[in-house]
Amino acid sequence: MSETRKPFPFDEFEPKWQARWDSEKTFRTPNPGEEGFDASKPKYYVLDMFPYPSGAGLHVGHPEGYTATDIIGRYKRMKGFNVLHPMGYDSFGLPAEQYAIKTGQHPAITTAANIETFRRQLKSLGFGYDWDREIATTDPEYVRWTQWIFLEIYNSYFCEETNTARPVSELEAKGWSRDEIDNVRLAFVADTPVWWSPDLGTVLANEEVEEWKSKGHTVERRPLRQWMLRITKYAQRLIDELDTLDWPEGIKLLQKNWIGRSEGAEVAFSFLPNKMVAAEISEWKLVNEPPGEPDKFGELHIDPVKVFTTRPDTLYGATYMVLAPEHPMVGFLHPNVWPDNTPELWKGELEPARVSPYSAINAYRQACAAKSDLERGDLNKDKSGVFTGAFAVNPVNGEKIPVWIADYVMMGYGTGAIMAVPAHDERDYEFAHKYQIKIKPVVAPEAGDTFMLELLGDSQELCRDRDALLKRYATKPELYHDGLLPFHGEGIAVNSGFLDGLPTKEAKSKMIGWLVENEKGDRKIQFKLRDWLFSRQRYWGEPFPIVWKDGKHQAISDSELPLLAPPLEDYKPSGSPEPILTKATDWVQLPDGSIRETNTMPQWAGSCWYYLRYCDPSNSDRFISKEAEAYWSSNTQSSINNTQCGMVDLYVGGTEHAVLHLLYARFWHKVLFDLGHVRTPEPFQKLVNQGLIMGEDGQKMSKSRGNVVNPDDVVSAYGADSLRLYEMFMGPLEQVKPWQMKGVEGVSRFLARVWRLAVTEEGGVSPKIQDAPCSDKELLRVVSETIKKVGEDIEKLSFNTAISQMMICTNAFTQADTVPLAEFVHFLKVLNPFAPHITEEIHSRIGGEGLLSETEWPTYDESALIRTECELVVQVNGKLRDRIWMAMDAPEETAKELALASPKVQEHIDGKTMRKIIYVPGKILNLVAN
RNA sequence: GGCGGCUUGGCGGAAUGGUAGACGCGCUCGACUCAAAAUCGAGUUCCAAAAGAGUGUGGGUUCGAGUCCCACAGCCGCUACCA
Repeated sequence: MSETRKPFPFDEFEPKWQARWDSEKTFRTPNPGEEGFDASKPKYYVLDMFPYPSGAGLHVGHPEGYTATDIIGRYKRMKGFNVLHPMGYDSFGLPAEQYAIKTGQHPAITTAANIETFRRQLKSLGFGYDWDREIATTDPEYVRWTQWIFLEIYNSYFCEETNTARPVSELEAKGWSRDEIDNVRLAFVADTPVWWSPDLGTVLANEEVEEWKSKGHTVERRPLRQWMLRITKYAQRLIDELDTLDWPEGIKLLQKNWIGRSEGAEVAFSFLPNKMVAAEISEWKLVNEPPGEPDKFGELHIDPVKVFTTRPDTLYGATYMVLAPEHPMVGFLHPNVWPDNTPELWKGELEPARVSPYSAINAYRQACAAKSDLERGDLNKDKSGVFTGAFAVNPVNGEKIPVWIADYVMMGYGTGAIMAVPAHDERDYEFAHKYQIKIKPVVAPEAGDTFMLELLGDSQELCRDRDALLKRYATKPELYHDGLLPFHGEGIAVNSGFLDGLPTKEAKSKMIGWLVENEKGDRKIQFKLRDWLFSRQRYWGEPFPIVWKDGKHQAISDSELPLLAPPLEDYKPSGSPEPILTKATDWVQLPDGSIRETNTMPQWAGSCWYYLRYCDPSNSDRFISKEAEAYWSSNTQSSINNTQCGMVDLYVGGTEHAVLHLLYARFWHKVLFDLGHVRTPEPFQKLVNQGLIMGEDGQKMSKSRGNVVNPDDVVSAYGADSLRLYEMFMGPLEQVKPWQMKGVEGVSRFLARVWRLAVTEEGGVSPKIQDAPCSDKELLRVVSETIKKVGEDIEKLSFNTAISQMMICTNAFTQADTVPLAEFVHFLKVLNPFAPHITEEIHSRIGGEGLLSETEWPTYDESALIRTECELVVQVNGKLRDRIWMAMDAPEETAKELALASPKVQEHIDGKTMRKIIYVPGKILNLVAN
């Protein structure tokens, strides 16, 4: 390939300016108390989601968000803010460790090399970061404070009275025992079913499972002892405080749905005592671990099982009960011959064949255990389950209802048991339909529903005659397919005893009242959010600052931090769930007989608080000094209310972190807030998600499709400024948009036009640039307009329209006979945040002194914007008929006269009567006639 | 299935309820050149043009709707038996 001639010598001046910004620390931001700190400046904290430094280097998605924040940061600096705009690396992670296993290189070495590449690439794009604040989550000094924060969490409990975290030392003072305290810590150990990958040698978070499976790794479910963080205690606050954040509504909703609050009731169902004969008892014992012995009469009394429901008003319609296959109570239940006290209701309705033998129950449980959640989900069209033979009692009406186990009920949500109301729940309906279980409508939709009207007959039948209803229903199975059943909406309670006639809302609260009164249940708020599985078994993560002594965990002292993982020869997973660090026997075993915790923290740990560390990155006494925390938390503006909520003014990153990272970071921040370490209740006031950049073919960029654009290639062909400008010109920041190499050429041409305005072929100053006052009013107006609009557009993050305005301005300069120097410099300043290199270069070539990056944002004269004449659009009945030049502030009478004088207008109003005239000065005159 | 987003020329995209298509790409023509590239200038929603039509579809509100309201369709993303 021949050397292509470059329209301007970006390859020479871009590295030059980058070197200068670097050596002069142009974008260094002093902290309070440091040299150069100006307390009169307001702070502005603009943050990027820091990258995981993969071996592949930057992709074009990175510079999209990074350029946006860089423009904001540079603009705010020019507007007189003390701008914090840092960058770092989320450098722990499984891929680095996998790579280490493959190559035999220590992950620290490969990670350092990757960071080196990222830093070079970031610098080649001219981002104005304060490089003195650069951090990596793997730095020992960073690890130290990650571990310190973990210990703060470990040493806290959640106080229900104050709804905040508090130190466990308070409980010690109250005389709580060691075990009692361990039960309430925000960081605790639990046996829990987790995703375990034998060949990766670690457990995986739910959301990681798919990814690693697709790479060919095996993943299985097994119960393991794990560290958990009690994020569920913060569920309500994590929902409520979203309201004060300037986040996209969609992201707020995603978080709300993830946390998944539902209101309802917990209802206790007791079981019929079953009599067992000796033979049954021994058979039952073979397959279960009985919690107790049947009494001397052979009766086993089973504790009541609680279910959660959002529809307590449908309790009368609960015709069976389902336990999750993993439900601990399943082991307590046992199929039986008919209980002696089988109510008349059930006699003859259940065939003996439908009563499952023990073996069937266990086979079913084992089959479910082998299935992953995903597989269960895939099969969700075909419900399955087995009848246990046991019966529970519907607490509200005393009816005996059969107890089934089925995998459509999940152990992980609610109590792992449900009351099934087939008439008003699709899943229950489907199941009941398949297994011929009774369906009993108890909610009538509002008037107008054909099914219900039909069932109601003379409008009273349903309530009085249940059997008639059921018979009638049995003859009409097609009603389900008509979408009439199950009816899961709100309506009027029927066939429900004391609830009859009440609308759903009132029925709910009346039923809850009844449950409370009769001690059968209680109001309950249930969340989908589960406690955060916080431990991993791999090597490349922060070790827990915990040791075990006599079977109890305890924190190591702060002075021992950072606790670093020892070097290992071999990170290869053993295939057993033992953490890799277990291999470092010397490290694990302490002289006093205690042993170190060998789990490590997940990658999220480091990213949970990095925005805090940026504020005071080299502090060795605290994770962030009080002063730095106070200053960088100040003055955040909320557009929603006047209370300041978040610390970071603007946070830009991809939607992939909409839930996990952003939820985890909010959780840690709130704990730190409760403990008095930070003063804002939230970390990120304003959040913006950049849209995905697709390949030129409109598909997601991927190696296998071969449509990946490497930013390095774009920089070498067109320069960093062109890449920056193009990524901002593609379209709205938040939108998904396809890459077009032709578009890069377009913005490159624009920059070349700017270049040629001021610089001659030989490199001298163009004679067109004249250091004289601007006599061209129209040109002055365009420049002023540009200063105004670009500033406004930057504030709105509407970069594409800002660039378009600068193109208009450039075209105006090009067309003008001379370019007044002062106006041109204004233009350069406006363009500078977008294309910092070329503007610095031109500025210095035309004799500008100092760095353009350090100048102030230009101002403009309002009067220059005022237009005296305008083109008034004349419409007849809303359709454009003519345009008339006239004075901007002409009175309606004048406008009307001029309009009526137009032949084009006359043509359309001829013979019609004028009904109305709408006049918007400077814009439009609409003549309504007929 | 649920939730969210999107739908405007050949393409990326502009439009406080007030001239639809700014700006850019592409294309056409012209200038410069021996020639090409680059550059500069003119043009470019559709229809040969006048008239007219036109922002996914169908309704509505309004003097006036891409924009607001109702219904529907298509595409994209997330989530998924959450009781």
